[in-house]
This record gives sequence, structure tokens and C-alpha cells, in this order.
Amino acid sequence: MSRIREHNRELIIQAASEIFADQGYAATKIIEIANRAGLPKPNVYYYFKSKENLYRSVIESVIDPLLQAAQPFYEDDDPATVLEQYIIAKIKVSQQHPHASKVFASEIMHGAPHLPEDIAEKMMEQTIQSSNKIQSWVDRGLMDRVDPHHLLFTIWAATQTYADFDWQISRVTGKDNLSQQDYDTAAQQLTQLILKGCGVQTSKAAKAG
Amino acid sequence: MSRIREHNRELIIQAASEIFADQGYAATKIIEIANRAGLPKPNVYYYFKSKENLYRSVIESVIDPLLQAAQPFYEDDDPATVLEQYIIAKIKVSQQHPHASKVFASEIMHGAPHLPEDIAEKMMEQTIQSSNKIQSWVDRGLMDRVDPHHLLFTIWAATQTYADFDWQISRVTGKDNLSQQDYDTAAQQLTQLILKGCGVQTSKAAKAG
DNA sequence: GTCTATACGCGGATAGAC
DNA sequence: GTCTATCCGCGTATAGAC
Repeated sequence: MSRIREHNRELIIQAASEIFADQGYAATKIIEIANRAGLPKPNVYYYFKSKENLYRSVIESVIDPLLQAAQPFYEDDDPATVLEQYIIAKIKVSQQHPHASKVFASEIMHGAPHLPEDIAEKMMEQTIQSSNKIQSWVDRGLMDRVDPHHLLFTIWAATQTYADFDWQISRVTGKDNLSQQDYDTAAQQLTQLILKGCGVQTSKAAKAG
Repeated sequence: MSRIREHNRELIIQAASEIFADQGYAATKIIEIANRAGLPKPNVYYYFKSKENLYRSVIESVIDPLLQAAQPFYEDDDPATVLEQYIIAKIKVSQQHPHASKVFASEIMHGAPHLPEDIAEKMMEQTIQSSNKIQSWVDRGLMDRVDPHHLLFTIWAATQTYADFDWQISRVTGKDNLSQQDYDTAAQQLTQLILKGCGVQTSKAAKAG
């Protein structure tokens, strides 16, 4: 595959991510994507064959950061550490990949009609791993007897909201864009809320006890 | 205005809420709305003139339950009571008006292009009232020094997720529909998380203290 | 007021020249 | 491989019969 080919595909995927995120699948026009990518419309079809196919490529291109965010669950077994790192990672995704987050949110909200089954399975797999781990913490008395699913739903929603509902965030905070400081505060506040709210033993206390 | 006219308008609005919620504005076809309402397509245009106009009517028809949920903030001044009642009310909206919630979520996620300014102002007004009240609790030492905006973002996201991302909820819980019990559990868990996580004095303790 | 039949424009997709 | 010119179907909207 040639350099130019690779480059143009990337240009198109990038432009498409932004526009699909802003407008949703149905409202997006291929010509807008072409314009933003600086290419004529038929080139988009030349590289991706159809709108639907381009959309699937976008989904695949943005899945990686979303799946990566769950790493903390695989790398540690201390609830305070894992939950804090997970929240930080999820907020970072909202900050650094807002388009990915929105494309996914839109997709899920409308019943995931275009989500490839293998991606859906990977996410389900992660969810099972994560909730099992939370359950094991509960069983070992490391935190309150929370329902792991509900806890995950809350963490997902509270972190993704900074990307998905950025219009509302902007309006309420009176800022066009959140600063690094704002994201740090969000992560810190949410971590505090979750850890304290679930009665999680801090790692220091856990190690000392 | 005649009975039939009123009745047909309601039929159409109801059908339209469901389909706009499921598919989003751009993907929705008037003929589907007409079919679900059991009327011929031109009748929809006869009553609402255009798709855009119908959509605005839908938004106006679903705004009420959403605004009503903030009542607890105006009816009491005890943080434990207000936050618990607010969370219960918000979860109830997700349960009883899932279409309203989704139409709004979709609208906000795409930058609120069709949201009438007076509605946006009412919501902003409520937000200011609510966050001022939270701030006053912080100042009076009734809870931890949380940032009111971030706390509201978390409560909004965590409660709305049960309507907006129902596909994901279904998949994770393995249930097609959540039962009354499930919603009660969600509300109870989230209330516990927020109250404990923010170090809110329970009303009993507050009154005793 | 209601509905059949139809106009019309937009946007996805492609033929074919370069 | 690239892009101009064009096709064609779908969905919004309406004219006009009843």
C-alpha cells in the first residue's frame, strides 16, 4: 500500500471522525468529509466504497483508546489504585479523544446498529473482568457491598459526560473549552467521590493493615 | 380546537418522540412517524407543517418532566434529603420518560442546534439555583468541599445513563428491560455513593447535631 | 378536514475522461 | 490513481381530489 494511499485514508478517517461525532451518522454528508479532508468527494468513495463502510472504519479506528482505558483493571489488584487509575484514564479519553467518545455514545444510544460484533464482545469481556474484580474486592471486605454493574455504569457515565455532553459543560461552566486544570479537578473530585462513597480502603491503609 | 385535532396531534407527538429517540433527528422519516401513529403521511404535515417544526413540538412536549425533576432543590434545604429526592426523581424520569431523555441527550450531544433558547435558559436557571444551594451546604460545613458543577455533572450523567444508554445496560445486565427493583437498586446505590462520597451529614444527624 | 398522487431537491454512488 | 460530470433513489413537502 502506497504512502499517499495510507496518508489519504488517514486524512479521511480523521475528518470523518470529527463530523460523525458532531452530527451523527445520518446527518453526515460525504461531501463535508471530503471538504474537511481537502479532497474531492469521489476519492472518499474510492478509498472506502460506501458511507456505511467508512463509518465502520471510523469505529474501528477509535476503539483502541476506549479499550485501553480499562488497563488498570488488569495491572493491579488494589481497589483504590485501580479505581483511581481507571477514572483518570477514562477522563483522559474524554479529553484527548472526544470524537471517539461521541461516535460511540451516539452509536450506543441508537441501539448500536453498526457496531461490529467482535468489538461489542471485547467490551463485554472487559466488563465481565472488571465487575468480577470489583465483586472480589467486596467479598474480601475491601469496600462496601456495592453492585459492580451499577458502579461501572456510574463511572462510565460520569467520565464520558465530559466529552459527550461538552455543550452542556461549556454552558454551565461558562468556558468554551475546559483547561487541563479543569480535567484534573474533574478526575480528582470523581475519584474522591467514588473511593469515599464505596468505602474503599486506601492502599496505604490496606498495606498497613 | 376540535377533539379530533387535539387527539391526532397527541398521537403524532407520541409516535414522533419514540422514533426521534430511537433513531435521532436526521435518520427519522416522517412516514415512519405517520405509520406508528396510524395516520397517512400528509396528515403529519397538515398538523405540524414541517419535520423541523414537529421536532420542536416534541422537544417542548418532553421538557416538562425533565424540568420537574429539580423540584427537590426548591422544596427543602437539607442536603441528604434534597440529594436523595433529586436522584430518585432523575432516575424516575429515565424509567418513565426514556424517550424524552434520549431526545434531549441527542440534542445536547450535537450542540443543541434545535433547542429553543427559552428552554435552554430555564435549564441554566435551575442549574444556577442548584449549584448555589450545594455551595451553601459546603459553606455551612454540611458536606465536603466539592465543586457543585462537577457534582451535578456526575448526578446528571449517572441517572440519565439508564435511559440514554439502555442498550449497554441491557447487554451488561443480561435483561431486556430493567425491573422496578432494578431502578430502585440503582437509585439507592447512587444515593449512598453520593451522600457518603460527599460526606453529607444525614438529616437525622444534622437535626441531632 | 382527509388522503392519493406527485413534484422536487438533496445526497449517495459511479462512469468515464485524464 | 484522481477528479469532473452525472445518475438515480429516497424523503420532504404539496397540489388537488374527495
